Amino acid sequence: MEGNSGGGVGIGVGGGGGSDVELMCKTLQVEHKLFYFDLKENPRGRYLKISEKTSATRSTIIVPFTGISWFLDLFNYYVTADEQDLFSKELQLDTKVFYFDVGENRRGRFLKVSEASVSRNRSTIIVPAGNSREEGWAAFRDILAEVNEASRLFILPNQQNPESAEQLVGLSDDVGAGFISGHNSQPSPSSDLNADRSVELPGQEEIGNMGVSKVIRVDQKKFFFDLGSNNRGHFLRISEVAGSDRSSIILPLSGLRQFHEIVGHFVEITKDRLEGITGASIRTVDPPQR
DNA sequence: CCGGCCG
Repeated sequence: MEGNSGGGVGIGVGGGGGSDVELMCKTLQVEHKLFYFDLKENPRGRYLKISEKTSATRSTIIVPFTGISWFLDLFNYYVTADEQDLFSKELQLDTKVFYFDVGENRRGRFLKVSEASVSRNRSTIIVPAGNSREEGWAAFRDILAEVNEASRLFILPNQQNPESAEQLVGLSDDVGAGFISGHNSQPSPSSDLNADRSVELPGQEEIGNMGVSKVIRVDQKKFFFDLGSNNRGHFLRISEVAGSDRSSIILPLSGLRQFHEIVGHFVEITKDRLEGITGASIRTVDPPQR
């Protein structure tokens, strides 16, 4: 597979797929498998193509743009959950269903991710948990996090079309939303957890400044998220502003992943209190008897 | 190097 002539962060050159633009590509090796992550864009929108390649087989799943953050959350769940809590999950996106199932054989533990869609055969990738401490799943999650982060930075002023603008809004909403609990469909009447949540998109100045500032409003408070750096390194500053009071925490980027995991944990354990969002849902599948 | 996936 050396044929990447010209070292292309390419503009979808030629390939029979049509005019899809490749925004980002990553590879990950887990044991003897090679996974390709390709963030692509065509006039219909963006998607993430994940391919599993072994010496003998190759299979691919296509994740719609709005599903990337859900994939990240789900992989984070499988990485961080206790072993006895590794339930199967189903991720329902607009037209597709992704099934996540944990299996184990003499080679070790693995996560099977199947994509089922009308009009196409089911395709599956299998991600080994890894030799020690689920490093395979964690590495997979880390790539998803990179793709997820990068995907929003790729939205530049000169690329804004109606579709991508909608997607960015949806992405921002996803940041504040939680899993939908499959068995609890009753909406909570007082949704104070996300009342009045709003996300302001970065303006031109912030985009020029790497497009990495965000503001959310929750009840009477505003929270500012800004990337910064000093001679000690890079950090994320989260400022809380209520009235005239402001306080900040400075989080070194080396701790951002842990921060994300912990927030995800609390999202998970409070999910029954979060309003549902439309278009995507995750539900836990009852495990087989054992 | 494995090896899962049951179409």
